[in-house]
Amino acid sequence: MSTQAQNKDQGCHAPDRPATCDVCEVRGRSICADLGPREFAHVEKTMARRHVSRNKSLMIEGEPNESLYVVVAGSFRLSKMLEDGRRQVTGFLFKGDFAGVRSTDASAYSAEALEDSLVCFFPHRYLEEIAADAPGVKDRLIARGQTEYHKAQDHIVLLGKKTAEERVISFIDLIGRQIGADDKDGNRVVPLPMPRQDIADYLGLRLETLSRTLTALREDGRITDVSRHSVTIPADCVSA
Amino acid sequence: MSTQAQNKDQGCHAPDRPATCDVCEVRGRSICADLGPREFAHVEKTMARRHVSRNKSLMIEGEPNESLYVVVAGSFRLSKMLEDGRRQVTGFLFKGDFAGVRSTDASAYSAEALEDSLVCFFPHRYLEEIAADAPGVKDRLIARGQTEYHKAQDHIVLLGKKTAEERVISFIDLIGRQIGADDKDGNRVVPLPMPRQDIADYLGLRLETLSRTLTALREDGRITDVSRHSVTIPADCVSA
DNA sequence: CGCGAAATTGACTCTTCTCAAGAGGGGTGG
DNA sequence: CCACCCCTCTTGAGAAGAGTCAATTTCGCG
Repeated sequence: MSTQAQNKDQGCHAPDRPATCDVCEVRGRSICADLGPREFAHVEKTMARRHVSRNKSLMIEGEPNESLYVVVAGSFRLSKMLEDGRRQVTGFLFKGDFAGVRSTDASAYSAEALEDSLVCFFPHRYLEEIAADAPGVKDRLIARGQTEYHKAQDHIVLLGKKTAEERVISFIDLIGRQIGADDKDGNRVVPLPMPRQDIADYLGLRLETLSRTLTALREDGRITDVSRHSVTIPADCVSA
Repeated sequence: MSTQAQNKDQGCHAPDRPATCDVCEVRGRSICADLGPREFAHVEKTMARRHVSRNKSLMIEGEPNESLYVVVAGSFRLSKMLEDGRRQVTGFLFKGDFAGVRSTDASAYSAEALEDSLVCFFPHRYLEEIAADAPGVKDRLIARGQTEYHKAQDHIVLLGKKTAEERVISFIDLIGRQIGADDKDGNRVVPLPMPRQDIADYLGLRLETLSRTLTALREDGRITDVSRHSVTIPADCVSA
């Protein structure tokens, strides 16, 4: 059995009743930010949380999806498959990111956890009720949808026009902006929660090419401390 | 002066007062489909039409955009530039398609007319009023945004994983589904309103490679009647 | 009919892919 | 606690697909 073909429910713990929104790390970055006290009470009633273990699926390409998911902790890989098994990684989700903006009969992509993760989920049938009370919610979904679309267009430019080296640099920069942290000397430490194969499949490169390019960038001094789970961009190479 | 750096207003005729919505070809495919008679009257008051001549810009990457545009007639090329002048075509718009879903300070891409074209435009400040009366409008914007996002993901798969030949076949098929017409023998005639360079820039190929690939496909009999402005997919090669 | 832009074709180069072998690292069990 | 094993990543050598530069042909338009 292929590791791709895992049941959606394996590794997905039973939904938790939270009562934890008060301390939610992504509250304010999520649709919740638009809610007044009354609407928020509604959300707390209809929302639930779910743990997703590493390598388990939150959504599967082609299968129905009824919920909007918000990543509370951890990270996910979004991917699409060609009939012959070639896989394209179309994006990564980190804290505060959404998936499943609209209810669909066939999800356009799969979402798999890169590490043990935690999501909030809002069934769309309830989301509609929430949106009726809080019109800002739909605006936020539109805005987020546009942001995702623009990210996808940047990805298209990367794949269509950039060289291997440019792709790798762009990728490190992109991830660095999302989950990187600057150390005391101004170097940017960029965690890479995904394996090399995922990065290669995101960049449209073979993993050997990715590996060679990382080595070349390290030898040029444009990145340092290249390890399995992170790289560092030296202070003098960090872009604004 | 580069042909890219055209003023947005050159070639954009003064807005017309329409009173033509009754006979609008794309009514029913557009946001208008959600409107009741009262809301529709509102739309007719706040909406206007604009002609855009071939090669003139409807939107320019990096410049503010205040309107939602709906293509009524003609077609557009969406593109993004890299700093060094490399251009990636991110999509094409045909009758009924949208651009500028959200008001932005800096448009993420440029939109240029492939032929003399006609658009409706809805300033976002009025759109907000319309949406207040017709809640379906925002749902439609969300849905359309998702559709665009999914199209972008298909484009990402094309650029990241497909060979030159697969890209060209996918492109012809894609355009064929949107604006192709089947002749009496079941052959699909696919118009190509854009020049080869635009197709190449969409597919992430050099135009010489595109040209060679088209020739090879013609010699294989997988396409016929390859001309400047159209190709034909023989009935036995038309996919469902 | 002829001009000029667009498209095709040709010869050669180079980046990236492919296939293969080797090194590194993390986790488990003895 | 150390050793071993497996999985991931890196490195190497050769092949192939697409890119580059240049010449030629075709087509649309005046």
